[in-house]
Amino acid sequence: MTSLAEENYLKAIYKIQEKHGDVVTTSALAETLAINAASVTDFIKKMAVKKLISYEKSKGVRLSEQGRQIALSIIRKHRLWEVWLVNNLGFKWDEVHEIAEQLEHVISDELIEQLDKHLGYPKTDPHGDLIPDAKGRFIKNTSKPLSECSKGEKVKFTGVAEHSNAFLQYLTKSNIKLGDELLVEGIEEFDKSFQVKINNKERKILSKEVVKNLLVIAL
Amino acid sequence: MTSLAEENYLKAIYKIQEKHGDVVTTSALAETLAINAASVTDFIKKMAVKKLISYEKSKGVRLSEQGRQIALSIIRKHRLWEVWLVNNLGFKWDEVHEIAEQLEHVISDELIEQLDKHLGYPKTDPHGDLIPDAKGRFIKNTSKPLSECSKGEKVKFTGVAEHSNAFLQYLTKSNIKLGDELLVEGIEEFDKSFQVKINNKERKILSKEVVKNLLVIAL
DNA sequence: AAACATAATTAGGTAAGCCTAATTATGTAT
DNA sequence: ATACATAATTAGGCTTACCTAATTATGTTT
Ligand SMILES: [Mn+2]
Ligand SMILES: [Mn+2]
Ligand SMILES: [Mn+2]
Ligand SMILES: [Mn+2]
Repeated sequence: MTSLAEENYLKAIYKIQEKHGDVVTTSALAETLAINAASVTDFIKKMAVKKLISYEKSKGVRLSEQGRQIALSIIRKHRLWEVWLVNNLGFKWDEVHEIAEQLEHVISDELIEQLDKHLGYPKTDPHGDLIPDAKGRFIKNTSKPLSECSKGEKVKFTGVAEHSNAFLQYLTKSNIKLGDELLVEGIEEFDKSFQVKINNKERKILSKEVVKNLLVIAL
Repeated sequence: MTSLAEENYLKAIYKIQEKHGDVVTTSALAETLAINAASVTDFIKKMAVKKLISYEKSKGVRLSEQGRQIALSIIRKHRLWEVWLVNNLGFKWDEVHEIAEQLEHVISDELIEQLDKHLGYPKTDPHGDLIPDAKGRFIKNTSKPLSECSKGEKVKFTGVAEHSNAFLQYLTKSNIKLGDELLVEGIEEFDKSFQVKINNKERKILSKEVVKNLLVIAL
């Protein structure tokens, strides 16, 4: 069995690995988990013994295949619960993460498969993140940050690269939603801000901090 | 905050108190929680300090008002989740308890109120148990065991007094469901078994062990 | 009242997960 | 090559929630 703490470590390692490449340092883990580095060192040594990760002293850790599968199953559960909370219980996309952090640890394969079915086998969660299948496989993802688009490009907003409530609430307030069509009308040389037309209607100026975190696919 | 262990102790104390009256003994608690009596003594002393229960050494414990409210909130969550699992996810009534044991500890008032609303404010769970409201109040319950009915009485099956999978599966196999109408056609003096007519159709002989655990209301 | 059985408590210990403070390793700047 | 800064580890401790074995309390027989 995998404990709550182990599940959280595995998920954190997976996410850091995804973002900053291969090897995950003790300090990076300590940072994301808000746990003292000394405690992390302790814990990862035990996880290495259980073959959930490989650990090279003073270098860092990486997930074993088994560890990766567990991490993906937690992420799958987290994202399915988020879909349920938004689609069925009426929560907003900035209200579901904390609850899903708890629900993701409920253990029952039957439950999660029934939930998946109940939701209609969604491919993405309320933030546009891909939901791995029961085997830990993702569908292909061709999205890129809006910041990498050029003038004249027309794209669809499909996800966020930043999940803070501040950012999610900014988007809600600005009336920008997943699925919206964005046309890059201009890019300001000076501050790298984007002028976009949303759904062929409103025009908006988006700062470089914003466009960096809007994930889009070409239309 | 209340820990997972505390929540489980409170729920167990509540249930024993409900069944066997006022004071709950260390051994009764140890039995239901499957925890060593010495550990229970230890733990209840700490709970008494936190005013979750009152504790008289070598006598036993009873819930404080605060403890009772927490116990009821856990029971409320447990039963609402069971309703959801059966009504929305397609589980059978003998498949939901273990999953609800986990879900009942998820912390979010918002979540449980939204769930309640989503389910249409159910008054009973899949086993006919009453669901307390957010303030810990129950609707009145006038049910009694079928064993206390007399010949000729016509009643409705509304709940079970025994929650084991064995019993639930026996009822399913016998095609006896919550809401069924039962007419007591005869009572066998020798073994206290009941002959009943179900929904004005099939006739069945039910042993005294069975009728004792079928809760019914007069029609 | 003494003996016995059973229930409850106390004493002492363990594992999981965390902490702080001290030490050591690693990489960069001088 | 040495010094310095930062990262990582080690050492020693703490709390929670459990355990076993030993002791004491309680209630029932004889
Ligand atoms: Mn989330
Ligand atoms: Mn998400
Ligand atoms: Mn149950
Ligand atoms: Mn139930």
